[in-house]
Amino acid sequence: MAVTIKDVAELAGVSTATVSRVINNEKGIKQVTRSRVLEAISKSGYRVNTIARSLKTRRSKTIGLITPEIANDFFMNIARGTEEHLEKSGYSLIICNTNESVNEEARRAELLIEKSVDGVIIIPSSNSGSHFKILTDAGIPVVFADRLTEDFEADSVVVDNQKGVYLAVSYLLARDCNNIAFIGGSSELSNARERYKGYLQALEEFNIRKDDSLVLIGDFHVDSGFKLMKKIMELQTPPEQVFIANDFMHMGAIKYLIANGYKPDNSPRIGSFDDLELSSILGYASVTVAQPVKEIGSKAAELLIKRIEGDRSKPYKTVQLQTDLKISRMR
Amino acid sequence: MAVTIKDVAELAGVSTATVSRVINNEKGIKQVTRSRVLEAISKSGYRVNTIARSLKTRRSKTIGLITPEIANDFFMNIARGTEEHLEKSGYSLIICNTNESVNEEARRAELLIEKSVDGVIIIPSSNSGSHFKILTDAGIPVVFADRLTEDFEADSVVVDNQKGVYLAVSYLLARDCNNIAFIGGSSELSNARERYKGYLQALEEFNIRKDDSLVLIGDFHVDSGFKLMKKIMELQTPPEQVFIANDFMHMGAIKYLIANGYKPDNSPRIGSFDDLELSSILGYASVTVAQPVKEIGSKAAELLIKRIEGDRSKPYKTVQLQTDLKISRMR
DNA sequence: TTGAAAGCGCTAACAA
DNA sequence: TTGTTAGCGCTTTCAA
Repeated sequence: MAVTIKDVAELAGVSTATVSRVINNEKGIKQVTRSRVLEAISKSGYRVNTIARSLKTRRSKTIGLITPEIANDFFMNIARGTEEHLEKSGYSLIICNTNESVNEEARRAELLIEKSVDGVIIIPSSNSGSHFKILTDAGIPVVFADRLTEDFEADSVVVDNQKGVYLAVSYLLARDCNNIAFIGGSSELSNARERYKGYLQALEEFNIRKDDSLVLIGDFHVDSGFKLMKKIMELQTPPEQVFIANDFMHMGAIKYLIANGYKPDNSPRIGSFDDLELSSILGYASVTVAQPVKEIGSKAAELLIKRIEGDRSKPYKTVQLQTDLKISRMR
Repeated sequence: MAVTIKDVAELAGVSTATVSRVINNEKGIKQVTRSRVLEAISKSGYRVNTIARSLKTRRSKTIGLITPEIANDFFMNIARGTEEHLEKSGYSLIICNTNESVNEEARRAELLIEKSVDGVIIIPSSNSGSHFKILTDAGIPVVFADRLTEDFEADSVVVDNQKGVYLAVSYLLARDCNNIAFIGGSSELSNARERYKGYLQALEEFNIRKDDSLVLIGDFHVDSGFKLMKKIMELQTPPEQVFIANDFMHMGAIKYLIANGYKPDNSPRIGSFDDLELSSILGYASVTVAQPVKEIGSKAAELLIKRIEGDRSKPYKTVQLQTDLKISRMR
C-alpha cells in the first residue's frame, strides 16, 4: 500500500489539509510547518495520487489526441509539438489512433470522455465532425488540427493551404512553364480542397484554362502517388511540371519515376506540399511548400489549454499558420 | 454536473450497487432488473467515470509508453502495434517523449507513477535503466521494447539483432565480396552492440580479418550516416559493400551518395538493417534485414498485460523476434 | 495559520 | 438476487 497524505500528516504531526496545502504550494502556511511537511514527504517517499486528486478537482490534467494514424511522420510531428507544449504545462497526452475511420473517431471520443480528459485535439479523418459533439456536450473543449470538418465548429489550427499552393504554382507559371499537372487529395479533406483551390487560383491568374486530364485525385497515400504519376507519364505529352499535394503521394510519384527509369532530366519537375527528405537531393524537385508541422501541434495545445483554463464562451478561434516556399531549382 | 451511478439507480429504482453490477456485466442479476437499469442508463445518458472507478479498484486501465522520440517512424510503428493491442484489451496509452535523455526518462517514470498507470513499456535511450526501478518499486510492471539496459532487468521484446546481421553479412561474404564496411551505432545501445556482433561473427566465420578502417560508429541519425558514408568514399579503395545498422543512417548514406553523384553502379552496394522505402528502388541496396516492427510493440503490450493481470512473480521473460533477410540484388 | 469533516463516483464486502 | 455501507486519497469549505 502506497504512502498517502494521511501518513505524511501523521508523520509531520499536522492535518491532511495542511499537507494538501503544502503539496499544492498554497500560501498562508507557517514556514516551520511547511518544512516539517516537506521533510515528512521526502522521508516517507510520498507521491501524489493524481487519480484521487482528479476525482476531487474534476480535472485530470490529461488531454487526448485523436489522429487518423499513429505511425505517420506528419501526424506525429504534430503530436510532438503538442506533447512538448503540454508537458510544460503539466498535462499528459493520451494518443488514440482511428485508422481513418469515423466510427473509431466516435468510439475514441466516447472513451476519452470516460477517461475524463480535460480537452481533446483532433486531426479529423474526414469532412464530418458531428460525432465529436459528444465531447463539447460533456463540457470538454476541442481543437482541430491540420484539418477542419464541415459540420462541426471548434477552435482550430491549420496552415494556409490555398495560399501555399497558389504561391508555388504561380511561381512556376511565372517562369518557363504553363503546363502543370496537379495530383491532389480527396475533397473529403479540407486541406486537400484548399490546396486544389490554390492551384486553380494560380491558373486563373495566369489565364490558363484548366486541363482536366492534368488534374488527378488520390488519397494522400504512397500507392496513389505511384499510380497517378504513372497515369501522367502515360499521357501523350506529359506536362513539364507536376504539383503534388502531399508528401506520401510525392514519395509514391518519385518511386514510380525511379522504378521506370525516368531521370530528373527526362521527367517532369515536381512541385510539392510538405518537405520530403530525399526529394530535392534526387533532383526531381522544383519547388516545395513547407509547413510548420510541429507548430501546428504546439499551437493547438496552446489554444486548448487556454480554453481549459480560461474562458470557454469566447467565439471559436482559427489560427492559420503560414507556409514557406522553397525553391529547389528549375529545369 | 454529469449523471452518476446514483442518478441511474434512482431512475431505475434500484441501488447503486446493482447499477454497478450491471455496468460491470456481472452475473446473478435478474433479467428484468438488468434491462431496467440498462434502460435508465441509456435514458439518462450515463457514462462511467473511470477516475472514480480507478480510485476504488486501483487500476487505471492506462499504460505508459516511454520513447526516446515521438516523431520517429520506427518507434511509432512500435507504438502502433502497442496501441492496437492495448485498445483491444481496453487500455489507453499515454505517450512520453524523452528526447533521448536519461533525466527525462526518470522524470516521466515519476509522472507515470503519479498517474497510476498499470504498466509501462519502455524503449530505453541508453544502457542505463536503474532509474526505472522506481516503477517496479511502486508495483508497476515494466516491459522493455527494442532495446535492453545493462543495469535493470525486466520483461522484454527484442529482435535477434546479431543473427539478423550475421545472416545478411555472411550472405554477402558467401557471394562475390570480402570487403564489407560496417556503419554501426553507439555501444550505449544494446541493439547496436548486437548488430556489430553479428558483423564480427560473419567475418570470423569467413576468416576475414576485421579492418578497423572499415568499421565506423555513428549515432543512428541521418546526419551521421551522411558523414560516415563520406568517410568511406574517401578511403583509398572504398569497399564493395557497406552494411548500415539502421534506417536513418542508411538514409543519410544514400543522401551522401546521391548528392555526390555516386550512381548505384559506381558506388558500394548497401546492406542495411530496417527496411527503407526508397532504398531498394534507388538501386543501391544489396540486402536488407527487415524486422517485425509493429510486432515488437504488440508483443510488448501482450507481455505487459500478462504481468498486470496475471502472475507478477514469474521470472522475467525475453521474447526474441526473428528478422527477415531480403535480397535486393547483387552487383 | 491550521484542523475537522464532507464528499467526489465508484466498487466490494457483508448482510438480507 | 439485491441493498447498505464503508472507503479509495484527495481537496475544500467552514470553523476555530
